[in-house]
Amino acid sequence: MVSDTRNRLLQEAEVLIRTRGYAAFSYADLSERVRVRKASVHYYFPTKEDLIVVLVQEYIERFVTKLDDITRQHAQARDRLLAYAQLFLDGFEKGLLPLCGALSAERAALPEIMHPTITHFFQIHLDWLVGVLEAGVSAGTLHANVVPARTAMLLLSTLEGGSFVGWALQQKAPVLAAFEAALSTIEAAPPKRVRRKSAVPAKPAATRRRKGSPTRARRR
Amino acid sequence: MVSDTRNRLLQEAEVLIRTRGYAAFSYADLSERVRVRKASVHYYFPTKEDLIVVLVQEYIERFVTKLDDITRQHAQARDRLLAYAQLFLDGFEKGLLPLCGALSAERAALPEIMHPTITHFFQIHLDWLVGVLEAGVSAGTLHANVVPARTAMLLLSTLEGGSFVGWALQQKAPVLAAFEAALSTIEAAPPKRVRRKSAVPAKPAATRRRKGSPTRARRR
DNA sequence: ACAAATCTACCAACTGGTAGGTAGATTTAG
DNA sequence: CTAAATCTACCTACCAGTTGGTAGATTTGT
Repeated sequence: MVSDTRNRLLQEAEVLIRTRGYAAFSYADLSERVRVRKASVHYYFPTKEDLIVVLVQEYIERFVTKLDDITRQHAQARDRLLAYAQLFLDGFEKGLLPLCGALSAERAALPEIMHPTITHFFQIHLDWLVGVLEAGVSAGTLHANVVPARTAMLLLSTLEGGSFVGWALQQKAPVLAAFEAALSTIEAAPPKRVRRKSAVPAKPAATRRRKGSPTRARRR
Repeated sequence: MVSDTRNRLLQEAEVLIRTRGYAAFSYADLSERVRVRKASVHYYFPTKEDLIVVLVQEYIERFVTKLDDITRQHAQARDRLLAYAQLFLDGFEKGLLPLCGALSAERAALPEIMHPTITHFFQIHLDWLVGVLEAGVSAGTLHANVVPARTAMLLLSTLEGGSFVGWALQQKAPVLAAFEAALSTIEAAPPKRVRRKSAVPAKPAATRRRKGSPTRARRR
């Protein structure tokens, strides 16, 4: 078994990038956190550019694997999308911004070779979402009038944006709130919706026809 | 007639922050762009912290004015929201990320006194949106079942997120695409074609409604 | 023994920041 | 009115600390 220094460096660097940003962390920070000397960081990643290139490269590989897992483990579009959203929430609850968003924010301060990588990263998100949405429409679990390309953009944007808004407000509500609102607009009428515990409705709020009207999706 | 150096410094600093980020620009960069010596930058803004505090402070003031203008110039919720979205698009077309989003991304690398300011900045967005949405619901131009707080979050998130996605992909489509998709789900059905999509939120269903009776009655 | 991993000890360039000077406009005092 | 004093808006020349990065010695594991 060899040293795990390289992995710990990548791990800590990822945390730093996803909290402070690429420009705002130094090899000195990194060496301090991993408790090796600065020169040892250069041993694994000769330049800072090397570091971020490898970091993002490996991150994307892991991310693609996660997307594959989701596709394999969930059959319904809704479940896949919720699992996808959970990826963002997982990061958020660890106090981390989405890597792709963090990189996008700093785009102009990043080494230029990163630019196509960032584009590619977002495209992976969008392509996967489009695939899920198309499958959902075909299967009839999503509204027939959902336009996959546009909806993929909406879902990705709400999660990215929600992460930044939640990060600024220091509360996690925005991350999923926006996404769920978006999701609810694209679902075909469900046979029955899982209800969450509502806030003790003293009066029967039943006078309001709940969830009824959207059921009549037209023309399926 | 006095020197406009101070304003030019603020202006260039804003561009730098909204493209590269706070950590990634230096007084040397700024002095070069404005073509004064570094010491002159310190003359107006003794420390970098002073600079960003003043910059964001003044930005927020201008931003609030813009929101007021929109409220005054547009009566319909839809028009107000489109004008609001246009603010993001205007920045985007100048190659600038939303300031609030850029600051959020770097939150941990910013002087701590900025943290409440950033929160406040986002709250201004949300409060204004909630006001517009409530008015729209009361006036009947928005779906009666729109939950202003949640929808405000959705709209803000899509614009922030759309800006970052568009920035990464270097195309403006995402900025408005996501927002328009969100907007279309909250508009009241036009008199003729009833094409109601579900906008029913999953969570809070209970505490709605009697807020509507006073406001909603006043339909003029 | 030897290669991988880590170290000490540097470096030039850059960072935010300071000290002190100066030309010219503006205010004040005789 | 005018001369002294003050102020504004810059400047040159520094500074200590940090940045990413390098050379080369030493330790470690097999």
